[in-house]
Amino acid sequence: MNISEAATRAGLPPKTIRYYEDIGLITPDRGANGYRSFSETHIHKLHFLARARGLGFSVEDCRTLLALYEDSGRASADVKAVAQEHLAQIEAKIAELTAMRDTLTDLVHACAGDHRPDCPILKGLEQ
Amino acid sequence: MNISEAATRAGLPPKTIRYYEDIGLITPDRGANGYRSFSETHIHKLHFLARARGLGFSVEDCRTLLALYEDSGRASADVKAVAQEHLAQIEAKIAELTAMRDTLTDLVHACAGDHRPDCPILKGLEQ
DNA sequence: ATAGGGCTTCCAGTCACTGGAAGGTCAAGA
DNA sequence: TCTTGACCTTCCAGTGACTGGAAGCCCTAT
Repeated sequence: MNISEAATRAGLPPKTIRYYEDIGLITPDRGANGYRSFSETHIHKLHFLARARGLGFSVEDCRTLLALYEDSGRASADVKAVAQEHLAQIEAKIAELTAMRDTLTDLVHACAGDHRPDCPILKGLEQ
Repeated sequence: MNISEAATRAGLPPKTIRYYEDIGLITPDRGANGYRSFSETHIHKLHFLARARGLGFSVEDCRTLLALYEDSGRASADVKAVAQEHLAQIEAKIAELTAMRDTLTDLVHACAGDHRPDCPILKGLEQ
């Protein structure tokens, strides 16, 4: 299967698949014409990558997870450790964004939003 | 005042201040020796930028906000529009991260995290 | 005179793609 | 057979907002 079909099946843009090959995440076969050729196994891996990236794992985390995925002798503790670390980062990010949202919401509510120059948002940014 | 003191006062790294000058966000004076020289007005602007960046505004938003900040004839509606647009993006990001967190939390809770290879996290990524 | 710290510029790297150019390949229709 | 258009290839550059580091000038204190 050529790259565009693989892309459709995996839910990733062709460019991204080429990029993943570049950085060694996946190694499709090659036809006589130089075209990449994807097997069902490749599709599974790409789909796995798409899901992991969709959950916010870094590409390096994906590399680790993919290696664990392929290692039938893995310990689930290793997978869990990666996921928990990532979860902690997501929660930190949510907390950061929530604080921003709360501050911004207050400022936006305080601002008349009319033609006059007086603006609590700018005052809030000035502090 | 030299850049390192300005950096301390504004709460930004010197490198970041140089970068802001590079992209035209701020234009400090220059001493005879070529050193940047910051006035209180510059410090105010830098502080404003630090706050705005801290609330997650993009550098381009900061450029707009700074222009409004300096324009005594501004309409507060213009400021509010920028803030509301940004707020909407933050809320979208929070929603996205929350969905990731919920999925990841479920997977992590389902995983024994022991020496055995069986792993619901990997299964969840495989789908 | 020298040592150190601070300042300057410029270049490269980060992360994960994404756009675009230049050119080779393939299948279908005239 | 030729052409057209869609597909494929590689390579280079750009994104955002810095950040690290190198090479070299400047200032102050000893």
